[in-house]
Amino acid sequence: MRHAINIGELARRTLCQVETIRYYEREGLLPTPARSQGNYRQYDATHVERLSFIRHCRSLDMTLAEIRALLDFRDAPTGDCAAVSALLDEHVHHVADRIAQLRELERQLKHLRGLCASPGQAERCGILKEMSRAALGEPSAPPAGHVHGSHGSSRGRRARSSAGP
Amino acid sequence: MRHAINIGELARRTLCQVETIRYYEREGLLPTPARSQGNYRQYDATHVERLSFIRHCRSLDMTLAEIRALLDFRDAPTGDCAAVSALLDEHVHHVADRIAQLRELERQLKHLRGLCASPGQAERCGILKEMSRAALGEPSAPPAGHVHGSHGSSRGRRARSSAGP
DNA sequence: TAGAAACCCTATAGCTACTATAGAGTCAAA
DNA sequence: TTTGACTCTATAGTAGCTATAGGGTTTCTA
Repeated sequence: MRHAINIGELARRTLCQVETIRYYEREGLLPTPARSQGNYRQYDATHVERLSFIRHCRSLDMTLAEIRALLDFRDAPTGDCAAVSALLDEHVHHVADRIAQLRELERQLKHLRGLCASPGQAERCGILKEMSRAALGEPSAPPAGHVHGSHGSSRGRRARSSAGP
Repeated sequence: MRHAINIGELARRTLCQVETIRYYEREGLLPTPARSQGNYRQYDATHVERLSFIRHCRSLDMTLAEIRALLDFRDAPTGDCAAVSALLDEHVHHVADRIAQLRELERQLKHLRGLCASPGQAERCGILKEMSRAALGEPSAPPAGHVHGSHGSSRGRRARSSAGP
């Protein structure tokens, strides 16, 4: 194999964690690579490209299942790519839905925040009062849909730690 | 205990799953309730209110850690509620961040979608081509911050199954 | 040539906020 | 009495990683 690289180098080139690469392999997104005499994984340019593609899809917030579907289309280039467009359409739809949900959330949170303009004792706190009241009033329907909430997605905070200049 | 209710009734009144109630108890958000002779959990109005508060916070996309903090303030009403406002401020900030991220995401996805106006063969698909190209070009930085992506948050789809009219 | 540092391996457990299952016990009505 | 609805505990699963333990390999330096 020409220009074989180890997993660490692949990680550096794709700005992806080593553990994540092994995880993708287990999940079948990356093919099982050749091994060196010492049992090290050996990658080449095709792996760099494929993993970059995967990470790019992830940066567009696609699930691994969606990415798997896209990779299948790439791997079978004779197929009709209408499904690719459909997949993207659906994903765009999910994102738009989530934006609408978060906007409404933002509105509610700002209203709530306005109830405690001057900090005082917690027992008189308008925020806590309103949250208790509102809780008992409406049955608190959490947002539906497949778009995440306002937490998590910590990818990118530490995921860059393996990348040096 | 007056008007003691079982876990199923508490679930119905708060539109919360039974398993979720037990989970909140394990996590320390709900106090360990009294037990009947048959070892059934016995709840009263205070539990209904507290759980409703928790669910309302969850519907505002707060994490359990944030909710725990709010509950601590409620439970210690002599404290200063400035921290409550601060918590809310931070949460609003996270939500706003996530909205901005998703908007950018939406823009990119729509651009990508536009590359395959007419469905053809996957090997000529402009979407797949562009994604490979873009992947190798920029190092695919995933969105940072603590707001979730466009998937998940399936709460609300099946969470209502215990709720009757 | 020895040893240390840097790298790699597998396997397993942890994270969030639940959800689902197994296998058993309790309670009320027919 | 027996059926059915309800409840109990304990455990495992979900997504997409991340972290750890406990080892082996390769490379650099003294």
